[in-house]
Amino acid sequence: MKNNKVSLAEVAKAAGVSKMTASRVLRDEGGFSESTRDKVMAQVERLGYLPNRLATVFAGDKKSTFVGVSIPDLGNEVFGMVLEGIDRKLGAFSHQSVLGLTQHALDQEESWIETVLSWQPAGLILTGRSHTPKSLVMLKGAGVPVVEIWDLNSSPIDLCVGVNHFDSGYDMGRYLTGLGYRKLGYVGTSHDTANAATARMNGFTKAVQDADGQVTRHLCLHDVPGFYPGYYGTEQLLSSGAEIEAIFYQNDNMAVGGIHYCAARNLSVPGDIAIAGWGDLPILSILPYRVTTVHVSHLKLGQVAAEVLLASLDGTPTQDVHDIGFRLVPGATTGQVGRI
Amino acid sequence: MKNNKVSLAEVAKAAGVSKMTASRVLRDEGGFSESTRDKVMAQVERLGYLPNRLATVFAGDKKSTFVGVSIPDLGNEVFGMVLEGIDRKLGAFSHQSVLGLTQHALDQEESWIETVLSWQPAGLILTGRSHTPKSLVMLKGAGVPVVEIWDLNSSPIDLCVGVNHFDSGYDMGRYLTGLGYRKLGYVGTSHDTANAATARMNGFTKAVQDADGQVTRHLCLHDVPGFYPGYYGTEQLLSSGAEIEAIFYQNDNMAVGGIHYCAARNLSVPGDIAIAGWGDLPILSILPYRVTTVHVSHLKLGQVAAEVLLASLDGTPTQDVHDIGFRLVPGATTGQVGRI
DNA sequence: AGATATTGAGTTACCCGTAACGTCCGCCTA
DNA sequence: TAGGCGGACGTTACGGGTAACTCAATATCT
Repeated sequence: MKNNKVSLAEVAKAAGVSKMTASRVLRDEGGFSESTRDKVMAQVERLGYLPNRLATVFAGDKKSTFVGVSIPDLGNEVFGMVLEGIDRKLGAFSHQSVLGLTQHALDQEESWIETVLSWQPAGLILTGRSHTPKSLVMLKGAGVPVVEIWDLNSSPIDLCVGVNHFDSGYDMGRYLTGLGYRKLGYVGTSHDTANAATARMNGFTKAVQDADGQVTRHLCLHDVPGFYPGYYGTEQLLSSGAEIEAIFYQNDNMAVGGIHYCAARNLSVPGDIAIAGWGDLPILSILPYRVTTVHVSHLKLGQVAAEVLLASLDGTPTQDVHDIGFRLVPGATTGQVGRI
Repeated sequence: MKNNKVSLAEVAKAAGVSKMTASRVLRDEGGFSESTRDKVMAQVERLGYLPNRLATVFAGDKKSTFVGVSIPDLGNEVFGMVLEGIDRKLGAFSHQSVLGLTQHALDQEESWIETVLSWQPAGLILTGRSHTPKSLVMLKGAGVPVVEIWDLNSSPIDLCVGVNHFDSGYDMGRYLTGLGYRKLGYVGTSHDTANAATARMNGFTKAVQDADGQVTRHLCLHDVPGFYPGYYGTEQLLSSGAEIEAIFYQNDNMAVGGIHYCAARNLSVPGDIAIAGWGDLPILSILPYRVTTVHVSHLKLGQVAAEVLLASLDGTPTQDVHDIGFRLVPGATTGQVGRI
């Protein structure tokens, strides 16, 4: 457990050359003979030398190949897929993700930002568009690219890759009202991703109001947007007395919960209640029919975020804001009103 | 984008003290007066000084606070929860996860290990017990604690935190045969987590054979263990001609796929086919009844892995192998044979 | 042959903190 | 008043690499 790390100096001495020459060989910088290379490489092999990249960053006053990635949580596949997209892309370009789980708390994000910046990262990828004032100061002074993901943000700190959540909600509202529904429900949580989910809800509400319909909302307090909240959220919404023809859920997990509630109560979908989700999550594949939802490629979102960051590091100019887009997927869980 | 980083020397100069004094103040090491502290802190504030931890590691010939964490994938919640457990615990002790997605490939793990070691991590957490020979050499020579997770490994490289997958499969086999089933099926994938899932299957098979029963296996080739493979894997197993009374699945996602297949074919569960899964995954909460499964706390597994690593860094002696344990959860999807 | 490139390798300084040690000065004690 | 002592701060020397420069030996050209 001793620090028996082999240093470049030791390799050089063993090979009978100077540190600098060994350094040149290892970086394949040129300016050395074949025989020197062989001598050095032989010692590298023999001693099991592993370079110390901290020293390299330090020496060159360079950036590291770390990228700080803040993610709210990994409790469902959503941000797992985003992170997978990020890390796969970064890995392909020899960069590493340094993770920060913020648990949806801005002050946790702040202290994580401070720590991660002290390691001289090459860049940062942050989920969400809200940050504490101190975070903003640090981020702006850091001198490294910052990509804000998930929410589309027309005036990002630096760069932004995301989805227009408001529009996706609006489109769903227009779709459902287009099918004839006017008495709509919305079931979500008051939990998190708050900005994005709230934007969807607002977009949805706007579209429905534009079509002279109305939306009854039910937010499950302090809960993660999973199956169970979807189940009992539906129960509570329907037993609130409001007349509801169709429900838009915060995400597909909740929508599946709603579908199961309807099945348990012998409510036909979409005959009695039409159901729409969001995200096109893997869960939907358990059902033998398509659920109306909004498709978003979480993996791609992560990949593009990493690409944009790498491009910025590379000096390649790119647009500041990247809209990943979404696609409304009509399914069997919503139908024409009056035709079952 | 220039390197306008403020150094300790600049802070010190601005405050009219030496670097060393400023350093002492910042580390609250003592040996300075109140007025000196105030002068220094005022400049820290004014200049927005952020320490450079690279230099700190470097100066003290210390370890960093990075912990390399290799994870096969984040496509489902399983490893997402494990990673969440790890990162939350590490974060609470001021350490950071440097992620490595291996995509179940040992050579990817190898090159990631090489890279991450070059950053002088405090330790490593690796999923799985198989590593390439070169990986083993590097890990043993690294001089940092290494925790292998997921599979229980009686002779780990250094430390191990996991579940006894064989035993959990064996227990399920004994449970099902105890209920009277003798014609068993197993549905899994040939994909990954291979070691662990295979161990479960082997344990299951052993228990069934010990009870004079038999197991018909069906492995879906090259597929992730999700709902859909569970669905069609069940179809293929049942249409293979083998008589099957009960099926044990690689995990709950696949088991839910199997349940949906049975529902689609009007097969009663457990009347016609009993079903058992593994993992006690969130998906199960969509069903209004309990599914027979094996409960494993993925979050806890991650937390314990991080704790063990931190304890090792701390010099606190711990046992080398930690068994997280599992708990067979009887549910409504398996019943007494002959009684529906 | 002498002048000028080219190649191969060594020297020095530096990156930014910190450990270890050194210095100065005021205060207390005998 | 000399001597001892400790608090407050400064100086120096790293640590593992790299940029920039220097220098010697060989190759090339006129």
